Amino acid sequence: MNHSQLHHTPDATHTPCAAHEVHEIHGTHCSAKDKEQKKQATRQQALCVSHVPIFRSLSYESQVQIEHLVHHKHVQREDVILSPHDAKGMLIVENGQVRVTRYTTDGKEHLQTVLGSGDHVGESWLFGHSNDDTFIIADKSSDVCFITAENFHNLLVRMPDLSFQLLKATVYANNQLQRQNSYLTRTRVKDRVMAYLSDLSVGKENGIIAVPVSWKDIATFLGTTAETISRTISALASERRIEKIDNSHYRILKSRA
Amino acid sequence: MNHSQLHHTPDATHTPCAAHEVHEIHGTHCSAKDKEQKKQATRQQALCVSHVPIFRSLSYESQVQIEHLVHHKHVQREDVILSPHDAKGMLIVENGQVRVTRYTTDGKEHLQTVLGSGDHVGESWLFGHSNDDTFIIADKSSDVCFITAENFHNLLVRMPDLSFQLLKATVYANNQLQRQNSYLTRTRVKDRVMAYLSDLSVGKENGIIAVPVSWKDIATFLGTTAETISRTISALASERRIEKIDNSHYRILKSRA
DNA sequence: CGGTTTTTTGAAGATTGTCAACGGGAGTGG
DNA sequence: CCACTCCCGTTGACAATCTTCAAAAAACCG
Repeated sequence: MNHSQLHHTPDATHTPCAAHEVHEIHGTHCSAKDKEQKKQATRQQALCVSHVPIFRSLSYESQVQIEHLVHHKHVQREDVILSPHDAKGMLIVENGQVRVTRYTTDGKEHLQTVLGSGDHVGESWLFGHSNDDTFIIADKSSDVCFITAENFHNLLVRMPDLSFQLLKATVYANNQLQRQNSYLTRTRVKDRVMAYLSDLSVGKENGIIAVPVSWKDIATFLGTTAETISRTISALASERRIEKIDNSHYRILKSRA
Repeated sequence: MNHSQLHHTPDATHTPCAAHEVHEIHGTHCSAKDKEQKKQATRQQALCVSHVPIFRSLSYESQVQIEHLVHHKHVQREDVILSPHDAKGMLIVENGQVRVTRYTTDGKEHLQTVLGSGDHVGESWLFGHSNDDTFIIADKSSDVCFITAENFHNLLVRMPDLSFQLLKATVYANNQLQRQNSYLTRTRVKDRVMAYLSDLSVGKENGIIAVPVSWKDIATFLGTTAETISRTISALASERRIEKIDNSHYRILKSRA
């Protein structure tokens, strides 16, 4: 089953949009401003693949070659982009935002990750793994492109540097998953939430974080419920471990728990 | 923070030891018999790297080249092979078994994964990620080898096929993590355990599984405690969802929960 | 066999999920 | 601008689940 979530390569040397945000639910994605710049660039070059970190370092010829294999698609909010057992391949978010979810047998939606511009998902489908339970759904109006497993696999074999770039991205995704695991293996929800918030705050000098998605989504991400998240946040606030700024911003007061 | 767990490439075309076991805590590793064969092979060729799936498809010359960069080490049970902030690089298990663990701030050991022959860990360290909390400890008397990040990185750049092989392995590892996440995000421990056991049983025609490690380790893997695992297993047995064969073998009666 | 570790079991208390109700904010349409 | 709806977050109460601590039983290892 399943697939992989991908994000910006964390240590790419010259990605225009900063990518050192630490593992959020989000694949770290670019600021609105960056997106604007990219959008304009697209219009000029007409190369969607140039947005994508793993392709950016390839030669222009290679990029043109890849562009020919790509299927573009514009999707609206809540459109189902991919269902289990659909055609296999890799999905790339040109711009916008999509959610990768899994439905449990009791019908609940479990958020796996949210992808932003330049993020991609489906590496594992390139290697023959099947998708039994993963849906990809547009979070907002977005442009996405799709490369079939077969085509992409051929690319990988023919373009060594692409393997390296994709490896880098996959290793990064791996880190994110590892990190999520480190939250989830804590038995206390309070510990999970605190660890999650602490990680969100690394690199922000004032310790202020913007909560990226709804409580409900964070809840499924952390293996609990929205109500428990709500209560836990209150508890953390009254323990002076975090401080509420407004509805979506918090300051993290003690990183180490 | 972290590293990556690696396993056999799942769909390698000609790995001598079958590798389609689905994600256990273990990296899928070879049977004792296979290990024996490998051991002998080593003695003859003196090439440790030939054991390792990601190196096996490379030319003999490449393998010799790699072998020169490798540091070998024999370790006893409970030896600490690597601590946080040690030299970075990739660790490969030639034969034996090692455990990758993380220590929480309250001093508890959290098992991340168990690696068997041919498995490797540390891809993320090759890309500059630091290791703040991961220990690698010998589970039994083992032979391991180590390649420094710098050396390995050079290899990757010089040997395109190696990137592809490592990508394959990393994507597979990614799947394992994804899978572990899918267990952990269930709120009920019973669901986590059942999903875990079900996955262990896929591919076994009789549904009989061998529990790979102690309850305690499975407990930390699934974000709970040994006592709860014990009780949960009993409950599942009395619900006729699993059946105890002996102390380390169970038959899974209903895969779908 | 003796010593050590792991598993099982019990009981108590804490944590968490569930169900239900309420309030506020965003968006819609009049 | 207001009424309305819908969704999300909050809060309360209760039941279920889980952790913890302790102790006994079983399995493991040399």
